[in-house]
Amino acid sequence: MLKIYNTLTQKKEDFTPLTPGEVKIYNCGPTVYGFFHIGNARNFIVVDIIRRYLAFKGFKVTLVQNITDVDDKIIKRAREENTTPQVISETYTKAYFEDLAALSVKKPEVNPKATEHIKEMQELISLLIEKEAAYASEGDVYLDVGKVKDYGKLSHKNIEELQAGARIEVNENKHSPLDFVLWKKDKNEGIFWDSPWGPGRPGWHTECCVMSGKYLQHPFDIHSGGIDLVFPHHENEIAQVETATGKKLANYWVHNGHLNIHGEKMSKSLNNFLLVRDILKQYSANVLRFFLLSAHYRSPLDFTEENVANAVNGFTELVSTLYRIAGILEKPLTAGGASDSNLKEKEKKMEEKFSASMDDDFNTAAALASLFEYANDIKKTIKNKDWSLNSENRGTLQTAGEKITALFLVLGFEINVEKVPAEINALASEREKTRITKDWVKSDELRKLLEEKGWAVEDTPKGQLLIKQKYSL
RNA sequence: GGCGGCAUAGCCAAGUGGUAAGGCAGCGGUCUGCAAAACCGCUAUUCCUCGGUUCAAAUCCGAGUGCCGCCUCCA
Repeated sequence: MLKIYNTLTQKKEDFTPLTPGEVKIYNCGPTVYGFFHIGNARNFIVVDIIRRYLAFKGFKVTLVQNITDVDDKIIKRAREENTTPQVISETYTKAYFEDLAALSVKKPEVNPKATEHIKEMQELISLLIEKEAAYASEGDVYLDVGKVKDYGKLSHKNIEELQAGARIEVNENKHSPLDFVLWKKDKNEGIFWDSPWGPGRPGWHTECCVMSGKYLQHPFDIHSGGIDLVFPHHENEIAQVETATGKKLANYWVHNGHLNIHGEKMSKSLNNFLLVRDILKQYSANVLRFFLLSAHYRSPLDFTEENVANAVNGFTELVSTLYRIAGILEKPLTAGGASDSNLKEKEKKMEEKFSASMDDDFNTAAALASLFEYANDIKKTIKNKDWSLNSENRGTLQTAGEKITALFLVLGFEINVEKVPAEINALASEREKTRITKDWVKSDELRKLLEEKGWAVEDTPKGQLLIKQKYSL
């Protein structure tokens, strides 16, 4: 039984979808005012894992991830670059899709844009006004938080405390400092729409309400996002939708922890942002993903050179097992020898542990451990003197490789074990000859040359094995 | 000030009542012409501190300390 930690109840709960066999997920996507950084990537990858695992379990998954293409930050950026908000949002929407693809994140089923849902947003706002839960004030429209039932239930705050802790609001259009804006009056920012309350643009929060309702219907199963979105963004989504429709917004609220850099939160002022585009020049998508999955998604995770190097080594270890298997499978079959049923049992155990781990609130760190244990079982088996490559063992070994590859894919690792190129094979055979004539100098030269070309060569009782190196994973 | 979270070996990290997974790094060994490869073994009597509950606690309760997040845009 899959369990998911729900921010709303602060408990791990059994996951039961509203429609058997189907899961509907809404994840808060990017505001397209710049390239996204690895902290954003953590969220996208966490959601990618969730949807991949749910699909692996047999659910039909629909993921909606919005694109916020009208926003203060976009307008600001446009001013700075002396261009229009539209140019900025188009540029970075394109970049967003490119970066997602580069990270091997599966494309969401729907990527709705805020600017394409203005009419629906206005309808929602009108409905809230009709219900006297919202009010127009000097061209702005605000939600009256005092009219919202259970405001604060997601972030576990209460209105009195919020009011006590609220900073001084300079905005005199609001009745209460906690009220939040649904519609912003146009201030000549180059992007606006006509509305019953005058020209303006939507405030934050409203777009997600409209788009999740349009593509998934309220209520839907899982709403996700970064931990920092709990308040006020998700709280305010709940406030709008549940007040307007009387329906629950979503059943499970999933929030991932932040990615820090050297123990600090990433921020522009500290200038410690790492853009996905830049980091991918240094580390592969797989390595980056392995690093992110090495901790539970709700824990904070620290990006340091040491920690990422750790991930590089660990991931290499796993992948090299696949190369080892592929290399062995290339060898000629031997007749006879004992069959190995032990490995099949280990395989079953590994699959059980993998699923049990993932079922426990997507515990990827524990799931990876099951793969490591199994990889060790395989290597141990191959190494065993009594083990031979007879046809039965060959089949078991091949299946073992396929299992790992399949579970890799569930975690989003897209590994294609590369066939040893002809050039490399030629060098390896040449080296084999030098070894027969015991020309160790030449032999070591060839080994070095192979390493320079990205292939480690290993001498085993069964002949040379070629293993691809980490820097080219 | 309010709310929430976290504290497990040199590092990363799982584990929420039954006697400390896994990875990285390190050390010793086997194999090997050699090997940074592979394999075998070792590396936390103990889970921030102090109390309490229990036959039994890293796990539950209380107090304390430290770190972090949110309360304002933020994945």
